[in-house]
Amino acid sequence: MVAKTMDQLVALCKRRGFIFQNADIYGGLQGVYDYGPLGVELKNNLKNAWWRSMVYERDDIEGLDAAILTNRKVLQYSGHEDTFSDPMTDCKKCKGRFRADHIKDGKCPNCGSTELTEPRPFNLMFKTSIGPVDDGSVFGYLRPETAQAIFTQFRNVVDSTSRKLPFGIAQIGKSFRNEITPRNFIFRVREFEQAELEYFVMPGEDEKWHEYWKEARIKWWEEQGLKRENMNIYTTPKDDLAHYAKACYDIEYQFPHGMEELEGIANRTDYDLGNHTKAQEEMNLTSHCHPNPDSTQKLCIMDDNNKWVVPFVIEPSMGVDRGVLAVMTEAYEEEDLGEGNTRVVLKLKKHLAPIKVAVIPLKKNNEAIMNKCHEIKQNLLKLGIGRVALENTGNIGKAYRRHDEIGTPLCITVDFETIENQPESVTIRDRDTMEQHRVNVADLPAYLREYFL
RNA sequence: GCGGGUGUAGCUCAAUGGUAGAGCAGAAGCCUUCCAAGCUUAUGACGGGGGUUCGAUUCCCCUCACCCGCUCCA
Repeated sequence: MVAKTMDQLVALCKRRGFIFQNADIYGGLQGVYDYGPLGVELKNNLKNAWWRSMVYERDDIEGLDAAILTNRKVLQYSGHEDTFSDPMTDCKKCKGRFRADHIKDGKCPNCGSTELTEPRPFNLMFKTSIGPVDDGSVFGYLRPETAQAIFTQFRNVVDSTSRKLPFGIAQIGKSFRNEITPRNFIFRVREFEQAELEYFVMPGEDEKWHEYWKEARIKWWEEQGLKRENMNIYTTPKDDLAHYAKACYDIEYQFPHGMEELEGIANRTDYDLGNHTKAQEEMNLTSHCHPNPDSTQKLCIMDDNNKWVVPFVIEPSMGVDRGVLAVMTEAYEEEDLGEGNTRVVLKLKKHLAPIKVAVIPLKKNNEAIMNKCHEIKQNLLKLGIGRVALENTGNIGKAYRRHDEIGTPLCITVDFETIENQPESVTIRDRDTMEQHRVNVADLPAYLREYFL
């Protein structure tokens, strides 16, 4: 097997319609990509798998779909305005902070020390003016993480669902960061999608749950096809933690460009709920909250002893685009079939495959075969197993190769036997083994239901 | 943001200071065709802008995008 590279994946994504560069015809837009016909299916499948495991298969998690446009105050009190501004360098000696482009010769402008931190990227948030007059007086942000609305809607969710600790709120959606260096295809981009769970727990039980979610999330990624040996759990050192976190695990994956973060699982403590809470002094908050005269709510919940507590929160936060890249990386294989003949096959888990079944005519200019293909396709669609495609690009071998490349698990071929013999039968070919066997058309629904559901 | 590199059809690769060639893919059609590379036909490109020049894909400048390093953390 040939080593897989980012270039191979990028080429496949473009060739087959998974992912395109945004505004391609105008030269592109840095760090922005669009999902094509197959990409949107794959991404939806991955998101659905996440949603299903979080919201449907558990009894302790609710869903949410909040707005992208964000009230400035939310991001003031969350701490993002303070920590997401211009690229800054800190002087370790005099504790001064300066814009990185104002530092000359690597010396602190204040005390001359050379003990400076690396420049940190700030101003990561996209500002946007709200309302008809663009004079800069009224503005909001595109959210830099989906999490904040989960915190600000905390009371509304609790009140409408009668929740007790521990419980979680899950959300999938777009976030925006003005990254200084978008790089590595869809790995680091300016517009990206997150799937975030905020899991609220009793203070003191946070570390136990942090471990729990680390293990749960590793298991989930394995179910998406990632091999454990290609993952690494990175424990963020204390001084590298984000401003809101007490501890953080990263689930890293062996991407083509290196071992990098796929998902972060942070212990955000009571920092966020605390910061958005009014009358914080009454809440006995232990994290470093700022005074908040603007909030109208105490973001807390009653414990078993009828005492108000501000929950701690464990946050598994997954990059959806990174997930797409990871499962594609894992699935991509080039098989040597001998005599210079290679086969590119995307061995995606079947629940992730963009197209579940391809119905292929052995000979496309035979009307009886084509009619039967259409009929079978329409019948299979009713099963609700996902997208069923009618493939009519003539040559049967090419059709198989095409669907190998895009990860279609099963190909159903209608041949002369199908239309000439009774009972009607077709061949079913398996993507990974390339083996095929005959199945009666009447048995197809049961066969596929068994296979996919 | 800094340093280095790249940019010719969808992909891979040619050629040229004077009308940009091919293979593959894609489209239409032929063939009772089960694992790419059989036949026919049509289609398709010099990333964008400016300059030098009679004339620029080629030389110069700017810009955009991508790749590699510093960077990052979904």
